[in-house]
Amino acid sequence: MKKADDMLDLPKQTQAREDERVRHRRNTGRMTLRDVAEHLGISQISVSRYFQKPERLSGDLRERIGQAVDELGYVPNLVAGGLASATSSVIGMVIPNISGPIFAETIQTFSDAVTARGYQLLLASSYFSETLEENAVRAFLGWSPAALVLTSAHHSAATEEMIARAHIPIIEAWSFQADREPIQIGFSQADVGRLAARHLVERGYRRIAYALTSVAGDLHTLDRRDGYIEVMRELGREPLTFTPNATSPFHAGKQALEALAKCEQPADAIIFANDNLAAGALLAAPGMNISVPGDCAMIGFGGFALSEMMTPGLTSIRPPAGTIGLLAAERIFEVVESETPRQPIARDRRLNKLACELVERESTGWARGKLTP
Amino acid sequence: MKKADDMLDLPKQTQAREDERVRHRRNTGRMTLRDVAEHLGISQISVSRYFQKPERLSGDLRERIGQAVDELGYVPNLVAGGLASATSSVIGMVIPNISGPIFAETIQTFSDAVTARGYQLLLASSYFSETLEENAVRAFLGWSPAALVLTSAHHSAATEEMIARAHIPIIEAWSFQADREPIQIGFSQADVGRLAARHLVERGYRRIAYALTSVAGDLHTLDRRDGYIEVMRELGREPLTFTPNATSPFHAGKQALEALAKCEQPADAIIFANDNLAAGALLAAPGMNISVPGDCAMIGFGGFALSEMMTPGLTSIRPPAGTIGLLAAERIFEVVESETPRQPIARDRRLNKLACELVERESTGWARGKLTP
DNA sequence: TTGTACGCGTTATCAA
DNA sequence: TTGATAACGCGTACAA
Repeated sequence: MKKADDMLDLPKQTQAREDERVRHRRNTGRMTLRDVAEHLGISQISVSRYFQKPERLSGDLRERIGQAVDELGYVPNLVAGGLASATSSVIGMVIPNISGPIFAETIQTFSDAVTARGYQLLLASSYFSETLEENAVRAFLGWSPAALVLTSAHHSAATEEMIARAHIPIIEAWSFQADREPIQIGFSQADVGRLAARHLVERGYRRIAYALTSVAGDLHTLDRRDGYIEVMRELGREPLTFTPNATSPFHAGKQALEALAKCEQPADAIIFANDNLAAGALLAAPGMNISVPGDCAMIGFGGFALSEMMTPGLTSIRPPAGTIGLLAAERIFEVVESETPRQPIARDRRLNKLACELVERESTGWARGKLTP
Repeated sequence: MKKADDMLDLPKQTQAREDERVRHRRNTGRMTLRDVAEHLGISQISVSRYFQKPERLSGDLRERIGQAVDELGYVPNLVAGGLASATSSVIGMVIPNISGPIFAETIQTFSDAVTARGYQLLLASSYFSETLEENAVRAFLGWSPAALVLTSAHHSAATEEMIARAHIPIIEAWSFQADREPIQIGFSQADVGRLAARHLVERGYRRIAYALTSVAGDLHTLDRRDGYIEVMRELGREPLTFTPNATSPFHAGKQALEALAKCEQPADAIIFANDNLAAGALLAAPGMNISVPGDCAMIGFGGFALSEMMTPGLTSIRPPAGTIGLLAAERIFEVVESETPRQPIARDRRLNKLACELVERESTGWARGKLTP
């Protein structure tokens, strides 16, 4: 009853407009800027400014709006805002996987950094598949993201074209690749292979082998292997590699150990593509009568938690995973929030190329190195 | 010159409209449905249908549009589509953390499931903070998501209000809580505590203690502890708990072992809040002259990879992390794609309440159990 | 400091 | 099967 009375009190025009609005309205049921504005008897744009440029509002109005927003439980519609402004506060990230031990830390630091700045993170896994990556990139670009983070530099042609056309900062994180247009943040995979090989050479190992993973599409491990091969060639030694076919990394590591250390000319040191492989080999060694590092030294990659829990401790090369995520976010903020968005800021190679850390433990002859100088 | 000539050839009205369009147009530079439609000389709505309801297009037109889309590299603007349809293809997930060993698998399976169905995942970490969760929920709701996944059931008042008003499926994953409006998918934390306690009782341990974490806000561990206390009380035994203050979980586990096993009436079995704590204790035990499980048995939670790598192997209760993510996605699809969205489908408690698996290893007297029956 | 008018690119509705 | 038109909710441009 009261409602009807209210409506009768309205001027004729207003009522007609109301009617029309109700008739044509697509019932979303959602509260809008307009509702908040009408509640206060002000214009929508002021409410909009409350969220966007609060400093341009008088203190009084700001307070009244804040109160109304809280009271009504208004939640800004970012979809509408994104359409109106043609830029949105989402940032997309496509990464090989989330739950593996390798990328999780990068995702975490990146997610926290962008969230703290008021962005939302769109995340998808590619599993090293260019097709899955392409699908994710296409979908993410549909949201007019503020930026896009991809992993490394191997994309499909369609992906390359999409990121070339998108006028937003594109970051290729994890592997540092020279001569790419997108901003690179990461480390050199080949350097990891070189570092591991040189470490074993220094420790006095003679026949140094490299064990790959069975994961198809992970080109990073191939790059690391190439670094190892390069060092071997420089020293006039014969590179020796093995590719397991077991899908379980622990089992694959055991396979590699069998193949490389139980042959005619057994390796006395093995570089594993990652810590899980190395751990599998380390655990299988006693059962194969192989002492570590006495008969065979081992070095992994990744700096997984388990590497320090093993007995003997597993020497591992630790990538700057957390730093990569942080730096990626930093670079995005620099570009997005710069006055001249066409001039990317810190593309300087030296600033974005990071180093890995070799964490030495017993598995590469921490003790033995001292005994046989 | 040519351009000017062309314009002169245009009918007066059309030219005026063009001028106006150029004048008022905000240069987004982005290719639109309209561009594709004009390229083909058809209406935009047909191009829209190509993406939304291709079966309603004649085969000929469908093919022509497909070709034009590929050729022009058109990427649909999901922001505009979201505004027009008031529903979007994003799904939000707020989870305590990404990089920890606990939730990663749930995120991964959930992400893969929703991505496979054409949704995009918005992800944020709460670190068990109700404020961070609230911020993420507010931002995510701004995108009119198709659904929202939260972790467990402890939210701020504002969050509760927002999810009550949002007319979308809300899922509380991980902990199964009775009598909540949002769809619950997960397991009972208290059951985990009970399971661990009963297992140790069955194995013949007398003084069973519980070691908590130092992570503030993780209420799940308290629920597990309560299950343990309940079992102790039922058996007329005295519960014994300890809360470490070390921030490193490995160190905290060592602390707990010192406090619980080096006192007047030492515990002969400890339930740890998670596997990392247990691993820290397990590693520290030899240095403290404590044999495991001879002097003190240990059981963890999480089923982390390291639990099977330790010597002795660590008994652990493994949560159904992957299943939770999959099931959450399934339930969302059921609701979203059902004809009658107001009637959620599989809220049946029995379908969504999952069990944890106790993986027994040497640390709870795998051998000793047989020796002392 | 505050307000008015309109377009952002798509989909819902109605019409042919 | 295809098209014309208006609406989604907000931000930009400009005016007061």
